[in-house]
Amino acid sequence: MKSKRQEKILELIAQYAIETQEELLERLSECGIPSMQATVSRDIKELGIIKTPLKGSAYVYELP
Amino acid sequence: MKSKRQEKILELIAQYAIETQEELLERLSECGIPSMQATVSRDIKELGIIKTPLKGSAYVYELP
DNA sequence: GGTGAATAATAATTCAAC
DNA sequence: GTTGAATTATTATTCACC
Repeated sequence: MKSKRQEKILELIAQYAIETQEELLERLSECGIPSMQATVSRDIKELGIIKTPLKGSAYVYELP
Repeated sequence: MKSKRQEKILELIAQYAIETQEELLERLSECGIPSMQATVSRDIKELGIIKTPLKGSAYVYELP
């Protein structure tokens, strides 16, 4: 179910420093919401989630 | 030169709806600042530039 | 309209060189 | 420290299907 998954995605990126969609997939799976990379990519686009470069280190997904 | 290129990158993303790093490379080249994709990727990270999903349509690079 | 599987497109990193 | 060339990793899209 889309809305439930997207809700959880927002929770997860708020809670953890998620660096890739693969990592997000793992978290979702742990929450009992298995999904595919393509789906998560679409969700990210729909939710307006961005991948922000952190100073010097890595990238994290977050809301603007 | 790095600082000049990064300055121009900020100008370009403010002025145009740039959707990919390739597109940014073309713009830079037109401005007399030829560069490589790897370099632009590093600049984007350093400058904290993000790729924002626009509602329904494409993605654009911009400052947070 | 929503999804999975596969693919294409895009972007980040590595490595060598300067 | 900076860059180009190449590679790898990551992400967006396409296509078939439901």
